[in-house]
Amino acid sequence: MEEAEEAEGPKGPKGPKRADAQRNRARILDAAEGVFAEFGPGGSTEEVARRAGVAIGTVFRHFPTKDALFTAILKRLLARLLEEAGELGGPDGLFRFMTSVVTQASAKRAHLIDLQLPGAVGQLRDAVGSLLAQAQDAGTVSRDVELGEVMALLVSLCQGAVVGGWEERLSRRTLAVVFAGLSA
Amino acid sequence: MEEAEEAEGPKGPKGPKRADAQRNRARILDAAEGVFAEFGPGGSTEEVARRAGVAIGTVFRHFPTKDALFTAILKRLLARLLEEAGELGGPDGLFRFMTSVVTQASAKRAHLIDLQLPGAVGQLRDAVGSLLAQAQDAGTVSRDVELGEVMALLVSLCQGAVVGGWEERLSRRTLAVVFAGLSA
Amino acid sequence: MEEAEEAEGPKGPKGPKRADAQRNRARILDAAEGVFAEFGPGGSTEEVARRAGVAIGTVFRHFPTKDALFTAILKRLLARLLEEAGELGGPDGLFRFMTSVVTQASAKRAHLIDLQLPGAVGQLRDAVGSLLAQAQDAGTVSRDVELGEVMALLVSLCQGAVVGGWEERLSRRTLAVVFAGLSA
Amino acid sequence: MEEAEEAEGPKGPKGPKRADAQRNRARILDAAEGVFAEFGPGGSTEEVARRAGVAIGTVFRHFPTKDALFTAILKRLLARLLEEAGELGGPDGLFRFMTSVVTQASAKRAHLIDLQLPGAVGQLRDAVGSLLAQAQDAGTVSRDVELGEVMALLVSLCQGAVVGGWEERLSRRTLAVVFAGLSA
DNA sequence: TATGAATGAGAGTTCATTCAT
DNA sequence: GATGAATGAACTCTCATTCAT
Repeated sequence: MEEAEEAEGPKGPKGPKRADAQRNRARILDAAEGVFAEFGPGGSTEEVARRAGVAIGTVFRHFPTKDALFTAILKRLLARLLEEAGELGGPDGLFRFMTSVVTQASAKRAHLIDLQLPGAVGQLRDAVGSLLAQAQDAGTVSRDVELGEVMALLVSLCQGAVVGGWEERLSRRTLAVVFAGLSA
Repeated sequence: MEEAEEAEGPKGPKGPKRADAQRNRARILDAAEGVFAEFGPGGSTEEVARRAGVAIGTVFRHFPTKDALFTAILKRLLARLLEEAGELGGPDGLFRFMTSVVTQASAKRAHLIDLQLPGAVGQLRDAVGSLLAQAQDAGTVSRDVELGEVMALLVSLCQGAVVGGWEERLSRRTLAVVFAGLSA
Repeated sequence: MEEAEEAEGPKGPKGPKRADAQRNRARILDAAEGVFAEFGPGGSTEEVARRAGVAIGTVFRHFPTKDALFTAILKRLLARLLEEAGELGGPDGLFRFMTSVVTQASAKRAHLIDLQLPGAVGQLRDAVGSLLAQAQDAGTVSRDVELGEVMALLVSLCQGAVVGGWEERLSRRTLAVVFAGLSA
Repeated sequence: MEEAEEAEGPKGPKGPKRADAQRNRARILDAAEGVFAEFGPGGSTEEVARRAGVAIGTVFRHFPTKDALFTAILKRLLARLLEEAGELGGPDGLFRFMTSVVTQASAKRAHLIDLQLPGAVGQLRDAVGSLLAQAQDAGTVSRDVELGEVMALLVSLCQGAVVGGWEERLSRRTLAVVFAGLSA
C-alpha cells in the first residue's frame, strides 16, 4: 500500500499522486528514521512531524498509526539492503554484505530489529542465503555453516553495534572474529 | 539504600529491615524483570505493581523513579553474572561463561543493555578479561584476540538472542561459530 | 506564545490563530481564575478543564505547565490593572485606584501575590508611583510618604480582603483609615 | 483535646502523660510551623516528621489529620498572642501589640490566616478590642474607629508582611501610616 | 507508644489519534 | 491534501492516612 513509489514507474496504475504528497511522504520517513534512532520506539510522532516540517495530521494521513510508520521505515530499509545484496556476490560477497550492514547500523543507530516486520526477515534471509551459497561454493565459508546462524549473527552484530556505538576499529575486529569462525 | 546486600557495616545487616519489606522488594524486582522483558522499557509501573501484588505506592517507596527500578534490576543481574564468572575458570571458562550469559538472556529476554548502569560494564569487563586471559594461557583462544571484541561479541549475542528468541540449537550453533573464530 | 496580545509584529496578529483556539484559551483562563480563587494554588487542573468545558489535554496545549497557567492569569490581571491606572489621575487618582484594586481582589478572591510574575510588580510599581506623585502634587497625600509603603499597603490590603472576605462597608472603612494615614 | 499541656498543672486530670510523648508533641508542632512557613499549606507531613525526628506514624498519633496540625499550630500561636496582649495596655498598647504581631509574622513567615481556626479570631478580637478601648480612652486612637477595621488592618498587615518579606524599615514606615490613620 | 511499610486516590503531564477548518 | 486544535486514556509520581510489627 505504501510502497508505491519504489515499485512503479512515474505513471503507474496508482494514478498521478500529487508531487507534494510524495515529497512529504519521503520527508516524514526520513524524519521518523532520525527520531526513532535517537529516542527509540518511544520517540514522539509530533517530533517526527516537526522535523519533517509538516503538521501532525499529515503524518497520520500518510501512516495511519505509529506502527505503520515503523513498518514503512523497515520496509524501505529492507529494500535498500536487498538491492545492495543483489549487487554483491562472489567469494567474499557475504562478508562484504555483512560488513556493510553492520556499518550502516552502527552509523545510523537504527534499531533494526525493534521494528519487527513480518516477512521482512524472510526476504532478507533469501538474499543472504544466496550470498552464503556463493561463499561456500568458493570455499570462503565452511560447508558446516547453516543460514540460521548467519542470520542470527548478522542481527546480533547490528544490535551490538547500535547499543555499543562501535568505532570503526572495533567493528572491524569484531567482524574479523566472526568471519574467522565462518571460515573455519 | 539498595546496596545493603553488599555494603554492610561491621554489625551485620543494615538495621532490622522488616521482613515483609524485603520480601516486597524482591517481588517487585522479579515482577519488573518480567514486565520490562515483555514490553521493553516502556512497560508500565502499574503493571509491575499488579504482578508483584502490591500497590503502586509501594513500588515507588522502594524505587523512587522508574530509572531506579532499571538500575536495581541491572545491579542484581550483574551481581549474579559476576558471581558466576568468579566460579568459572580454566581453558574453556570463557566459552562456558558466554554460553551461560547468552542462554540466560535468551530465556529471560532481559535487555541487558538498554538499561545502562554506569560502572556496571566495567566490572563485567574485568571478570571477562580474567577468563579471557586464562583461555589464552591455555591456548583455547588465540593471542590475537583483544578484550574489546570479546565484550562486543558478548553484548551482541545477548541482544541477538533476546530479539531473535533463539532456541537451544540455534544458540549453540551461533556460539560455535563465534568460538571457532576466537580459537582460530 | 502567550504574549501575542502585547508583542506583535508589524503585520498584525501573530498568524491567523483559529477562532475556537482563542475562545478556548480565554475560557480556560477564566475557569482557572475561578478555580484558583476558590481552592488556592492547590486547585486541580482537571477541575479547570471541567469548568472550561474542554479536555485536560487542551489545557496543557495552551499552558504547558500549571505554572504557565498561573503566570498567564497574573499577566492578564496585571494588564487590566495597568490599563485602569493609566486612565486615572488627579488628586484622588491614587485613592480611587487602590479602592478599585482592593474591591476587585475581594470580589474575585484572586491571590494577587502568591502568583509571582517577575517584573510584574515593577510595572505596577511604576504606575502607582505616577499616581502617588500626582496625589502629592495636589496635596492629597503627604510628602513624607514613599512609594515603598504605598505598595506594601496595597498588597497587604488585597491579601487581607481576600482572606477576610470583606463586605463593602468593611472595605470602605478600612481603606478610609489608610487614606487618612496617607494624608496626615 | 490537644491543649492539655497549657491548661493544666503538671499532674492534671488527664493523667500522667508520658514525658516523651509530650516532648514529641512539642517537637512536631515546632517542625510543622517551620515546614508550613516554608512550603505553605502544601508542605508534606513526612517532612514534618523528618524535622521533628519522629516517624510519620507518631505525627498522626498526635494529630489525626493534617488539619488537626494546622489547628494546633494556630491555637498555640493564638495563645501566645493573647498572653502578650494581656500584658500590654495603656495609651499605646494597641500600637505596640500590632507592631509586635506584624514583626513576628514577618520574621516567621507564618501564614497566619491560611490556617483558619473557627473561634480563634473571636478570642483575639476580644483582646484587641480591649486594647483599642484603652487607646481610645487615652485619646491615642480616634473614637470613629471601630474594631472591625482594626482587625482587618491587623490581618492585612500580617499577610502583607509575610508575602512581601518586609525589612524592618519598611515594616516601621508602613505601620506608621496605619497608626497615623487610626489617630486622625 | 513508636515505628515505618503499605495503601490508593489523585496530581501533573504526555502522546497517539481524530476531526473541524 | 494539509493543518493543528482537541481529545482522553495512560503514565509516572506524591502524599495523607492506615495498620502490622
